[in-house]
Amino acid sequence: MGKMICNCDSCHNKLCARQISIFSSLDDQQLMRIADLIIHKGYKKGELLIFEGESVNSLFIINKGQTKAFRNTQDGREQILYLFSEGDFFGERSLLRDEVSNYSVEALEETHICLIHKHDFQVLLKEHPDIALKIMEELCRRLDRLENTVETMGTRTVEARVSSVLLEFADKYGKPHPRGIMIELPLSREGIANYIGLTRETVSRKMSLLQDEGVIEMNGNKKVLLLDRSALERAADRAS
Amino acid sequence: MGKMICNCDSCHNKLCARQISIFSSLDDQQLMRIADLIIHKGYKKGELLIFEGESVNSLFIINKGQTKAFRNTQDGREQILYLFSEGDFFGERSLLRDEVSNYSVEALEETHICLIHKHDFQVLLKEHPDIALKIMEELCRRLDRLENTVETMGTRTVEARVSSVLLEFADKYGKPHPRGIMIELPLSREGIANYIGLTRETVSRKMSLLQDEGVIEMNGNKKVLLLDRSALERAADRAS
DNA sequence: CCAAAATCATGCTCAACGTCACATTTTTTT
DNA sequence: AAAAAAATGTGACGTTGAGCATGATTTTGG
Repeated sequence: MGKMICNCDSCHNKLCARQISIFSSLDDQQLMRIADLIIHKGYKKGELLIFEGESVNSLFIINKGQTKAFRNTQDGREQILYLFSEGDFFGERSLLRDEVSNYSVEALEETHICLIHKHDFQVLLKEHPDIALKIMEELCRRLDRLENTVETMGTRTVEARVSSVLLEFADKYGKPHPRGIMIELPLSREGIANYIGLTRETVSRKMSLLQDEGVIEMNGNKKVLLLDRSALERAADRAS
Repeated sequence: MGKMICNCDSCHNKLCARQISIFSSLDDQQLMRIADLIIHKGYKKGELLIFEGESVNSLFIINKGQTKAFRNTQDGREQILYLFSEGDFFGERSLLRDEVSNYSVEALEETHICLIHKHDFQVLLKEHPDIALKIMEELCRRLDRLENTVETMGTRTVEARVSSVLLEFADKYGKPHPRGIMIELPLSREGIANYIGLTRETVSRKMSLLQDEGVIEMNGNKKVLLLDRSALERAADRAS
């Protein structure tokens, strides 16, 4: 894509860098300087932003849109590791250490990215040590989530895993609704399956089951209405 | 145990803090100052150093010994998340953010610990920004490992998971041996099972299988001689 | 708004892992 | 060194999730 046009009132004028938590300790003048370093780029749904095994030379910050980070196994299956949305960053690992990416990153929808070049980023890191602390916080959050994922995949029933992921989505993407919480799913059934290490069919079956139990209500393929959150929480705690 | 006596030539004199990678950017004088902040403590096999759900007020650095970090599920199962050995640290998360621990940490053998109090650690972090970078590096290594674990648990056959863990142990604990690599296992079969989300019996069976195939040779319960590393690598790559 | 393509639901079958039981071996304790 | 405790190996069996096939539904693109 390369030559996407971001209608960037939201960037230079409103200082998009401010929305990003890792820069939250900086004042407006400092943010302005950072804004000058930023390159904007757009990606269409399905485009790859980062290729597994290749080196990365910028920090990617999502201005708008969503991406998934995943790995491919030989037999064509994929394991999704992270879902990134507005305000999230990625690519940091290759900048801190000099290594190729562990995973590919793909746009799940039209996505606008702010890029900071490796060199600029490292200068920033030296000038503003607080940024390192913020990044550390975010890394810790990711560790938390992965630890949860490992526990879930290691000790919980399949129904519990599906329930967990629905709860995660409810918290992250859910919006209030007269009869519960309306969730706009960021992934297809197959995507969900690849996120929690199951097959498409199993996810379908377990979601149908939850619907039969009156816990959720499916609305087309991309929307789920969560009717009974506490029932879902109980289901998510069930050990195998 | 509390009143353990560390015969600490290895500490003040030889500057045990130097062995620890997060302090590697400091000079001897700075290390001396840190050494003064350190409190030594010993734990017997089976003792808990950190309790899941409780707050932690020190950084733990292993001087000698090994620990496992794990979570308990309601039904008494446990999921092991990390194995820590000499030079590794833990408890950092509760110091960076103000949260209770996500996991318990238990000594797998007699273990000697260097403790740095929360307050002292935060002062150090301010004085020496390089420490933050080192910690960040270590957090990234943990993310790498957890990402691998998630991929393995999500997409690989059970035999591949067992093979993976044996390879991990070979790299970390293996010693050269005339006929291959001798591995001193840090965990029992049940421990291994809890590390990769399987049952004791399944681990037993798969290891017996690997032995029948001539890939490994079991020597008592705690020793495994790896005879054919490349066969094990091939097995570890097998998708489900 | 319609047609084509993609996604999803669901029934059936099979292999595999978990569970339970028990014998055996290894390790620890006294 | 003997006894007790813990860990391990292994068989039988049931459950369940994966694989495959097919029809239905939803989404997409013109």
